[in-house]
Amino acid sequence: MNFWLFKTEPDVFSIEDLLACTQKTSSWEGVRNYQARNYLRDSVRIKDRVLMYYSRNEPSGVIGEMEVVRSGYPDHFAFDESSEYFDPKSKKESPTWYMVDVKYLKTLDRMISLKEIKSNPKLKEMVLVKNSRLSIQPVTREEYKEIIRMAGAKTLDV
DNA sequence: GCCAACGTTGGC
DNA sequence: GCCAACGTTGGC
Repeated sequence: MNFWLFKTEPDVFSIEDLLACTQKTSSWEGVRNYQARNYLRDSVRIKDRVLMYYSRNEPSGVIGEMEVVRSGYPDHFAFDESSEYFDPKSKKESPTWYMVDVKYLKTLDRMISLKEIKSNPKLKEMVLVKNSRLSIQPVTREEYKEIIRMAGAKTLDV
């Protein structure tokens, strides 16, 4: 099992939006960065655990947990001219962009802010701290558990 | 809303 | 293949 952090702007897609989806499951479309695409296409697998992170939020931080329920497949929004994620460079026969499906697991008892993450020495190697731009990023098991612990969870199931 | 940091594009 | 110009992300 691998661990990840996915960024979203809550104005665009929030954890409440995910909860409102059928089976609390949604595609995670619109990633338009090659490094993030490579993770989605090649490395994100079913059963992987994902921290949902709110960017451009007050405060920014980790809001909840998700589980991957479908591994990488072509992001068909890139083919749809009416979509904000349309990309004429991506062709159906050789898709440029990929997405996965995620399912809601839980909302943290309290949000773990970026400020707290930055001030925790155990988290100083996180990609989030080192490269703030990447929207799909790997997290170690230890980092994942530390953030869940900071939110006050008494037991950890990972 | 500003703007630094980063990523992409395209002329040469 | 370099790199200037441009576009985007995201913290603040």
